[in-house]
Amino acid sequence: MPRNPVLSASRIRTTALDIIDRDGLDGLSMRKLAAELGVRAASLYGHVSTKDDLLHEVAGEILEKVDVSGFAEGDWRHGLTMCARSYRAALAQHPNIVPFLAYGPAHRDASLRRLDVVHGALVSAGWTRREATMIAASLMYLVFGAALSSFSSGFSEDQALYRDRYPNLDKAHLLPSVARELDHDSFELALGAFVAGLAARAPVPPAPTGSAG
Amino acid sequence: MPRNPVLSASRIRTTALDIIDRDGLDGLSMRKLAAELGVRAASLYGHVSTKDDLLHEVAGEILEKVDVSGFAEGDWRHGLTMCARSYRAALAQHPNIVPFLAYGPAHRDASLRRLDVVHGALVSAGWTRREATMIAASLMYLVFGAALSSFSSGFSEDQALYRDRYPNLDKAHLLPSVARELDHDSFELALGAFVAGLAARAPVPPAPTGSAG
DNA sequence: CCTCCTTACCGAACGGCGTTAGGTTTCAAC
DNA sequence: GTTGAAACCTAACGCCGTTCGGTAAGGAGG
Repeated sequence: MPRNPVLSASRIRTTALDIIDRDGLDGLSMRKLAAELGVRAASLYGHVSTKDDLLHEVAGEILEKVDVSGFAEGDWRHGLTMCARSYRAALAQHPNIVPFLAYGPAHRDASLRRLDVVHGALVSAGWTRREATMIAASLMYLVFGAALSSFSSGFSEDQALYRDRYPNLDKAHLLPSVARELDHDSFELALGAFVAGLAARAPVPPAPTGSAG
Repeated sequence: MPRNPVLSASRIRTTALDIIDRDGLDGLSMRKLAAELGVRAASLYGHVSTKDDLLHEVAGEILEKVDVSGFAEGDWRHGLTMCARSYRAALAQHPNIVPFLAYGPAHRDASLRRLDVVHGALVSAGWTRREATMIAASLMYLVFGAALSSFSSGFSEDQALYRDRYPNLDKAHLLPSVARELDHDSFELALGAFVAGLAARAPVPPAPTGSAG
């Protein structure tokens, strides 16, 4: 090596994600990223092929944290719930990159591997393949919708702004200070209601151990 | 007027949305938009204050088409379902702008007015204000998630690409040719299951006309 | 008719963007 | 001591959103 390299692919990814978390997706530029790394923009291209590629790598790193092991225990309701929670938790840690993550989830390996597990588990539980696909899709809707259109970054601190125009919304629980908790509870409500509604039309379980009628 | 104006705010909005629909959100630039209108970029700024502002106007126009009149009939389940379908339909017509729409739904007047109606109807139906807020949020999750992470623009036409790597996903119904229908059915499944699951924990209805016990 | 003034568009430019081509420095290996 | 490649650099290209100062058109007032 000429001198100890200042850059590495992983340090670039980490710093890029830091900037995204701090300044938003639009706040990330190759020049700013380079500056933050003590380097000029051109130097990044020795480690990263493209900005878009860098974003995909960062995205992949985030998605790797999604845990679908909840399906191993055999109960699809539990698996679905755990997977959704894990997915949302992973996205909620980096809300600014969610719009990028959401575009074409089926193009990312980390996403497809997890989808594969979910799909397989649902089919094993007795759902048809088409149903399994639709359930997995529905779960994505919930998770990405919750991560994206979250209330946390929605409402103004100034309650009076809403009071006059939207009579039904003049409520203290719209304040950002409690919005985070509200987001969490809303997601749990949506997830719980969805899984319960799904269970009501569930297929006969394939009786994994005994044959209790 | 000097001569018949070539530009108007509404023509700019329409053309902008056309470009977004055709070339994506990143495909819209002020220069391209101007060219499409037979004009140079600088001329746009006599009618539009900013590109971001233009996008918000376009967003508002789309959201105006969301119909919440389904709540007028008194049954919150019906209202919720109709509203969600209308919302999704409005977004599905312009999928490329959804990432922009999704960011901060609570900052847009058209969005807040509809949210106000939904919230009021749910409270009238006996839900607490906090529950009403969470239900409305959940509905947003579903709608935006469905519009954003839709399968339609997800999978490759080449089935063989998936066959080896994701054994459970080697299914014909992942083909884009049927993905549109799959998206629709998945949304209906998610919506139906959610509303059904919600109904299972519904409050006692306030008996609007008679008092049948 | 001529002048004036507003309207509506245009040319040119600013700073910033992603990206590339072609240098320059540093250090290990022969 | 020379070679050579790795790691970073400067400079530039063509885009972007946006602004400033101009310029042509046509109605209003004399």
